[in-house]
Amino acid sequence: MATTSFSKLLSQNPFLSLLQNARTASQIFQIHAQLICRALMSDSFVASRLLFAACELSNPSSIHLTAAYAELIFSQVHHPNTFFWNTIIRFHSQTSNPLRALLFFSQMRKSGIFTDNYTYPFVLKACASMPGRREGVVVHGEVVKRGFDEDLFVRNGLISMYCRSGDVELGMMLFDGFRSRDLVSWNSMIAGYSMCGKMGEAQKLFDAMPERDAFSWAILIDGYGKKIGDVRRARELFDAMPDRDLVCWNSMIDGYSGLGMMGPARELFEAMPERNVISWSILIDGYIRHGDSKEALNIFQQMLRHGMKPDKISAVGVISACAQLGALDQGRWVHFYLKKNRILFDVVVQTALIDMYMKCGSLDLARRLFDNMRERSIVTWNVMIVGLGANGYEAEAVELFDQMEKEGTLMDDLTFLAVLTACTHAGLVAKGWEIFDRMRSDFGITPKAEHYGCIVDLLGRAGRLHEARNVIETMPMKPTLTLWGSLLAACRTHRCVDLAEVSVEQLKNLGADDSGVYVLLSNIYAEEGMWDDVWRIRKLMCARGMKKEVGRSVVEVNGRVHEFVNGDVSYLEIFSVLWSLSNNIALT
DNA sequence: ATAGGGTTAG
Repeated sequence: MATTSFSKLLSQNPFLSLLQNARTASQIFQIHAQLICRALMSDSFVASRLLFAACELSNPSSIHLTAAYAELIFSQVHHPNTFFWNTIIRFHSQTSNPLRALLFFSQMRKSGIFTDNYTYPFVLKACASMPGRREGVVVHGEVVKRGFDEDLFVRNGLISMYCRSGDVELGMMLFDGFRSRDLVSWNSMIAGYSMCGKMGEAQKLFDAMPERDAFSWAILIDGYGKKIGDVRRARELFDAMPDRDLVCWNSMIDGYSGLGMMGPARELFEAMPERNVISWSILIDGYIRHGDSKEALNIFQQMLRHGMKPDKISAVGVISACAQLGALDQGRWVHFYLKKNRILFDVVVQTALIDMYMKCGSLDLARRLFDNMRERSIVTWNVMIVGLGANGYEAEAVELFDQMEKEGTLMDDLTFLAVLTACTHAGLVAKGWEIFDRMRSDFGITPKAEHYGCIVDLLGRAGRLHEARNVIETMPMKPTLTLWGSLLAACRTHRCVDLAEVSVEQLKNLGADDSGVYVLLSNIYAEEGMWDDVWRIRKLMCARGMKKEVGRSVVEVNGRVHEFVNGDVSYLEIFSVLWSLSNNIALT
């Protein structure tokens, strides 16, 4: 659309300038209503501007709302023009709904609407976020046929598409073939190399490029830090760069926290000039991933005190911290907070909540959420199966698995791990064996070492020790330490000294020096009254300087999380916990 | 073209 005709249209239709200045959803809704009243929605140009304005307003936490709204507008337009289609494709490709974007693209072509050089960059972006699918190549062919590959915007889209679908070399060929390049071309290429960990190539391009902006630095810092764990090099770049922006700080902090270096991560976090939700999420997530969920909750409280509003992604972090700590009160609070602030849940948030309720033993709350979900992912089902199994409802876990099969829901290796674990737990030997047996043939999923582990456990617990040993010895991959370990454990319950010794021998061959193995073996000897052997093992352990792991436990009372470490006991704290517990009981 | 999210036994 040429600018002259646009300004002409603008003067003809007062709604267009209103739309351009609209800053809130309600302004847009009002204009929309007026357009409908005056039967102006059939004008596809006006409708396009409406959609465009709505898309500009969309932010990550209200995307569902806008997506539904975008489709509503779409359904009201009689003859959408190219600009309208482009806008809706752009919207879906930018809001991580590539499938929908491609669907609209194919509809666009089917209805014979002309595609232009603005259509393709967004289509390519959608292709890029669905690696493994070959649509991108087809689109590439079309782009070349139409001569759009001369357009820098389209060309950069092609580079990025190939880099993201794992074909960096092809991206580089296109890049080399360019007569002209801009900063985005260079940055896309560097991002491509950095994404697959080829930091040498990325660095070479970075050194060769005529000018750099904050993107270029951020891509490199992120690549060194997170992709290859060279946090020192990342820090060198971070210190060297001229104008650090928020993204660079965040990338650097994430680099540290990815390696568990929470000290430096925290230091940078405290030192940064400004923080956004992402900075807080990175820190929270870092603490969770490295086993300090309690500190993660502290950071979350601080975040609230600083007046920073959590969004759905930081909420997921807090919810999983609560899950790990069994902090039901705080988990419920976050759930309530999200509802109150109308932060829309997506599948991930709901799944995290289900997991949290399961881990806190609130099966009914978990179940209610699950039943009301309009869309479930593989992970959602897995979380449910794991949770039911872990809470002693193994039959229900298996039932859910059967339901998945009936409905044709996609499954993955973890689904099988979850259901097999449930079978093991409940001693459902026949059912477990059947599922394991059909895994590859009926579901096309190759059993991994963990699945063999489950089966060994299943057989071992049922006392079928020789079958278990047979599974270990005939499995296609090298048996892991845990496999022999679980056989050893089974040997203890079923008092089979022969096989126990075989297992220990194998464990030693595999280089185990886990004190647990020896404790277990010495217990087996002790139970059989073989005291000489017991002492032999004890001496061996002392000689190697082994100790038992320190026990620790965590409990939440009145929203506070207390951690107790074995041997390092604060009686005052225990007392106060007991006191508040007894108060709670008295109240209810 | 750059930064943050959910599932694994005892």
